[in-house]
Amino acid sequence: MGEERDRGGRPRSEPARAAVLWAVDDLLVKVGYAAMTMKGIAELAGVSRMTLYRWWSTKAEILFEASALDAEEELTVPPVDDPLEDVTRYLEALRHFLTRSHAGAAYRALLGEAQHDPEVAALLAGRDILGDTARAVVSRTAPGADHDRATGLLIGPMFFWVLSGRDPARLDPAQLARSFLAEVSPKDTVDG
Amino acid sequence: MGEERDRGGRPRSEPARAAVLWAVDDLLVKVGYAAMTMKGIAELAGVSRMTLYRWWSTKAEILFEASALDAEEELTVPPVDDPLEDVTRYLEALRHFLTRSHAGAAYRALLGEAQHDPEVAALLAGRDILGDTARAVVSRTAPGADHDRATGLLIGPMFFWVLSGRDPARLDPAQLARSFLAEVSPKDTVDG
Amino acid sequence: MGEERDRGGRPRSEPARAAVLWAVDDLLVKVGYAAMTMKGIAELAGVSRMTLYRWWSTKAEILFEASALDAEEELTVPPVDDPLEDVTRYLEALRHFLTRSHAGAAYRALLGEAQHDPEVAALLAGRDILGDTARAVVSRTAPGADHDRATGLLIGPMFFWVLSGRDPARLDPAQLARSFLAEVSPKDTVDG
Amino acid sequence: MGEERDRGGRPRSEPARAAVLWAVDDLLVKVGYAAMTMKGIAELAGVSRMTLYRWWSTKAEILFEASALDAEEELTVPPVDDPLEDVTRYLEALRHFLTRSHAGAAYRALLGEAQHDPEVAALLAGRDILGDTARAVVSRTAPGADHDRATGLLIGPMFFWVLSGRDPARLDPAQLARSFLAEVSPKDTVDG
DNA sequence: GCATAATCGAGACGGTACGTCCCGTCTTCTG
DNA sequence: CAGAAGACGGGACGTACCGTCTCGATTATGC
Repeated sequence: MGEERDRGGRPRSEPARAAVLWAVDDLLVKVGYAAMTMKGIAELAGVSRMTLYRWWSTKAEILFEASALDAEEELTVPPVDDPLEDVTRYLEALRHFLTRSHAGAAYRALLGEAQHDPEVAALLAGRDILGDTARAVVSRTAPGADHDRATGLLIGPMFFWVLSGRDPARLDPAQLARSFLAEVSPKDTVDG
Repeated sequence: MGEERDRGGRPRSEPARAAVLWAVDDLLVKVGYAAMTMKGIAELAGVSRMTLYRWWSTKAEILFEASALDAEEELTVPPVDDPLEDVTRYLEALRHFLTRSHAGAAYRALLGEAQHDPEVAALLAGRDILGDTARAVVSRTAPGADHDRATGLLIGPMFFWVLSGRDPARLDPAQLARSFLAEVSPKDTVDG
Repeated sequence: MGEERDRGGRPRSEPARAAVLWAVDDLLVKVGYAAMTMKGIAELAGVSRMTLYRWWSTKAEILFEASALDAEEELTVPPVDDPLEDVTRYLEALRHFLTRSHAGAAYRALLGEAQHDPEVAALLAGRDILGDTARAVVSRTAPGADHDRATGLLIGPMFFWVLSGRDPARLDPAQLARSFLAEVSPKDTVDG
Repeated sequence: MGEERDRGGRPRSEPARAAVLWAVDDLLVKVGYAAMTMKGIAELAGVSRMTLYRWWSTKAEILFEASALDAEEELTVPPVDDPLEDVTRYLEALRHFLTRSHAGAAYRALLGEAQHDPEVAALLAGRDILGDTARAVVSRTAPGADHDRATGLLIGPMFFWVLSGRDPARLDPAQLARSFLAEVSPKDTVDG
């Protein structure tokens, strides 16, 4: 099995792990990513710095572990018969994720860091949360479309709008959903 | 006039200013944004740290001043009669900007920082380089379209693709241009 | 003839010089010698730093110029017929100078600095205020005594007591005066 | 016991402490007190600046810790039957201390600083090296005399002579010792 | 039950950037 | 040409966090 062989010794403290993940989420909201330090996380979690470094290399890793599950859950929408409804709900979930959720704030911080830190970029590349959840929607609503192109069209406008600091209220998920479906429907592909 | 009244004293050193802007660009390429420090910039520019802090607050400000002009120039494409050609050229310029140019690397770094630093976000909001250059293209190729929506559709897919760390080679500017034009052309609005 | 030949041009500003000397004295009392800076002196005097450096090298020089005259005056006691009275008055003046006067505070600061700064030591050596004023008293009250030895016996105890931070109230000038006179009187020299 | 309770954590590094004390002594001799900086001490000792600040507040504190023991030792003279010899030897030790020894240079620097820095003054007041060593001599050679007055007479002349920058060669310890003994002997107290 | 072994907390360590302050010099304009 | 204003390169300040390193204490397993 993939399990680590237990070679004796004191086992890892689960309370400590949980306290760290909670602390990192709390600090992200309260002081922001930049002001969040390994020292601060350790103190808030009531854990020694040594323990942090034993299990994680950087605050990015901790934050990723703390938010990835939540992110995946928040971006997974249950299938709906009506494609327009399906896509709209995904885009609404995406907007909420990027603008209101803790997990989304973590994702934005990490993606921001990834722009100038290759290690963080590799970390994010290892689990493509946006791509995976979008893929599910695309499979249901545009099964024949090119996945890369469809993913870009689905996520791109919303992603750009929010990440570039524009007002999310001026974006209409339903309208974006219609544009997306129009584009990925077979009849629209002029050069088919 | 808007000019600052010169109230005596030694005037600002233009060589020093130029050296700093050059150094910041050089360091971004050589060591990356994260490893770029005020100390490092000062030393490379042959300038005292005090001089840096006198004119700029953060490395983000310096980098923005050093790259904004270049960015604007790189993203400004001359008008072409054929709309498809016009849009395609803009998207090619955008791809080059985001993936290959110094100014684009600076922009990505700043936009990344803006995700968790409100001051950097405000700095970028003050001069909307992507929005402004896109607006010019939209005005020429889709004069009647809603500007916000059109901008999102034009820039979004490419922006998402690159910023999320995906392979830019798998993106076809010409195809994206066609999708954009199809969407913003009046006849395609299903709910007209 | 010792005068500087006036070679034309704007003459030195006497108001500026006075303002500097006043400022240095004021700062010594208000913030202490260590916290007194050339910058602070210039600002308080309403004078440019350039002007300070044009006429003085260090704050020690300014302080010396500002306090030497006062010091000499404070330590000069008028002759009195009774030697005991004469010496007592000098020691009282010395105690007041070292513990209560502005000029004395300046002297203590400069003498302190002289312990680890040869330039300040040279500055003080150039005008031996304590030695000169003591010499006058010694000449009147112990004309035949060895001047070096007499000066040490006259000033030493008080000087040590105050400079080493001891309580000046526990020192009796009259008693010290008696000890001094007993020592420097011919009959007491055992090894005559 | 007076011992600090060891509440866990890595213990203080004795090599680091020793290196700092050595460095501070070395720098005092080589560059002087004024040019001695916390940065310079740290670098010469091969120690981080943080470690300096963790255990000492100022260079004065370090210097005091580095020299107090030596000072006490240098100023402690073994009892001798002949009082004149006893006092003379103390004054010779004092002259050597103030003019030739490392510990004495440190003492002069600190006493100088104490003239304009209350914290250094308090530091010196906490351990009265000159007073304590003089007290021992006074107890042996003038048991009945007033200690304050005797201390001033014993140390004062030499102290003044050296601290005011006069030539120490012009001072004769044996003669000073005779003066001291004559003054503190009961028969000389006129006002008994 | 008792050694072995890995964990945990605490906290000192060398290192480095931070942003500020003052230094002494310079370069401009004004009187 | 003195003087003010103020920018300049230099460098120390004291602080903060980095990631590493001892410590003593704790808590499991395996002989």
